[in-house]
Amino acid sequence: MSKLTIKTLAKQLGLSIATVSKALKDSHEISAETKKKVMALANELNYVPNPYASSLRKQKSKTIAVILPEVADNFFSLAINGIQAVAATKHYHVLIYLSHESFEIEKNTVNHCLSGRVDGVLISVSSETSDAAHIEKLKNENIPFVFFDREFENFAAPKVITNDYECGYAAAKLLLNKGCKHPVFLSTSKDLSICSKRSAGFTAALTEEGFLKNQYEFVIDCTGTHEQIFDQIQDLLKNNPQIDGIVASVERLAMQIYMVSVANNISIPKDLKVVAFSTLETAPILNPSLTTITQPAFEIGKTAAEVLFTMIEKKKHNITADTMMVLPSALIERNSTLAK
Amino acid sequence: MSKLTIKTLAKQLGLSIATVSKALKDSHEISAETKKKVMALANELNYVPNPYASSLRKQKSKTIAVILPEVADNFFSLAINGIQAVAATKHYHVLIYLSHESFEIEKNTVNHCLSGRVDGVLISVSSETSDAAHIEKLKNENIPFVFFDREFENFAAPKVITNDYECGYAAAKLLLNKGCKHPVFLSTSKDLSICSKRSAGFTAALTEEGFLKNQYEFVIDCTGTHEQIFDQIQDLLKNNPQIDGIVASVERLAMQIYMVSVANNISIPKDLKVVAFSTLETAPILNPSLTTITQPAFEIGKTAAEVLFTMIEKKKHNITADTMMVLPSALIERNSTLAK
DNA sequence: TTTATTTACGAAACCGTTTTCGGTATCTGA
DNA sequence: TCAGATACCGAAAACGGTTTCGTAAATAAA
Repeated sequence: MSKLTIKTLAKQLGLSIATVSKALKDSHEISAETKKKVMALANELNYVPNPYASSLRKQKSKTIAVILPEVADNFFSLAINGIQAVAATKHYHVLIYLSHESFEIEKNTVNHCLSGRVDGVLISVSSETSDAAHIEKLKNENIPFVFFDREFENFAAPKVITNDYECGYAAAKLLLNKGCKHPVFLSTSKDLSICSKRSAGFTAALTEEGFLKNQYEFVIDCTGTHEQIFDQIQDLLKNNPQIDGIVASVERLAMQIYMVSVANNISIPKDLKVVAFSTLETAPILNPSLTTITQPAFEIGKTAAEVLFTMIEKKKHNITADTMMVLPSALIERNSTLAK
Repeated sequence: MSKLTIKTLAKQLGLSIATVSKALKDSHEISAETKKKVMALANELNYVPNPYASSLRKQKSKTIAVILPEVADNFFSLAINGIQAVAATKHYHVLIYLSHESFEIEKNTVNHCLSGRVDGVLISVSSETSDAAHIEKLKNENIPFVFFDREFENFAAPKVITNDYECGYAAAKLLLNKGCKHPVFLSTSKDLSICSKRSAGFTAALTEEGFLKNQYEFVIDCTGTHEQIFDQIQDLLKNNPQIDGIVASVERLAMQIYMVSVANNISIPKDLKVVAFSTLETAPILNPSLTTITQPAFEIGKTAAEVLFTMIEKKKHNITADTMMVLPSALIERNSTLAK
């Protein structure tokens, strides 16, 4: 059975394809009866127009790309939800690309976005990317894009992020208030905007409280597979028994801290207090319940998409290159930071 | 600056567009020198072909659709990862659609897939769908598709799932072995294949052990928002204090069981033992650690994608309509089912 | 030398829409 | 009655690639 195209409809109705095309989009230059007949047949045969032909002709694809490091992280799952929510209302399609924290992959997929396949892109950069040349291309080609969560610092572009610095600061303050004498910050990558800002806030609070810069290393890098992270944290805590507080800069670090604590009989919060940047739904029912700095993940995705669509639709009015929206996170105290 | 098309390249090289097109795909009918020159210019100008023009002509899109109920569930996040992993190696693009458990939405997006936008679709049906007419259309239009996880029973199509029945059976056995006298199964939807199979296994084990069918209600439906689920579980446990074991058919039910237990001072596992179908990474560090039936989520996504691609590429050789791959889940005992 | 074959390239059709630009009828007003 | 609107519709040119087919030149076979 042959493909169902406009031509089929036209032939069956004894009309030209131009007329059918116009009738289907309710053009004013087509009579009411004709429209009705066309619509009826289209519905009956379940005609759905070929998107590629349409995109080719109209030079717009009705689809956006979402480029992100991973999807296993709860934050990104929620963000996708937010993005999808607004895309659906706009009748847009969303392509998902995973960089797996690889700069190479990210660069390639961004490059693919130059083809006209998408009308816009939402991107959360990988932890490896310290070069913005690929993003620059998007800009040059005039393809709307917006950073969400993980942005590129000192790069003028629309961004929707959370108040990372303040939260790092608040996390440090909390640990100190709860009696920590030797808190550390677990980072994942210095190149990552969220990590550097969170750790900057953390460091600021500590120096403010009289912790000398070189008394000890505040900020520790921690990366790799789950197992590698586990080992790094275990070594860290074994070699530095004085550490009594940890801020986990991302979700998966928090998980491993807990794993290490059960494996080594470290009691949280007695021996070690922990606060994590995380959107884990299970935080309240962990053992012990986990103090989190909870990012508004869904909202970040949602507003990022909204910003993108206004750029796409309005040809970037209102939105300037340095538009930055900051959605605050919430510090939720639970038992992992209980003053013992 | 005007669009960079094949025509631009052709003009600059003094060649025809046909030659350039063939050179770019390393056709044998183009000389080596010409190819080299074309490639060089293409790289220099960063030419990337318009996918829509190509798709239109070739009648294939190099993209697949993934339709799933939600992405917040850890299972689906992992599955997407698996799907993406194989799609990336095939240089395919993946469109994500969320049905939010709505049959109407699912039907519409499946319908859109008839347009030629995608070469194949992976689908995990919503909990509302009890009618397969929309899927039937895919079949009629000869568009390859495969069910993953949530399939449509008695509908002949390739499926990759897990051993739900056996796991339901094993869950019941475990609870009985641990001393439960009154275990129940928390379902979400009778229409859902995974729920009905899991509960069937559960019920089978109970009747096998002499539990009379109408002694009490084994299987309880539980649906709605997080808050509604919380209330339903709370009411259930309050009104039926004899209940001493629960099987959560999906992840989000387990979460609410824990929430209810802390809110009502119900001690797990002393008062209530719980086992959950879940891929939660935090299961080992919950309070108490949660006994789970862990589905191979990544692998399910991965093999579903692989099956789909063999259908797409080989024109469905080897794969028959009733191909069904069963990847077993793992029952991992933890403290939530400790014999008190 | 003639014929057949291969090599390297270009002209043009085609994929399925959208959109411009006319072109008939019919209708309006003077 | 006739010029000018207006309402409806169709022919044809795009959009940017791919692919078939033809052809000229070079090479091989006879």
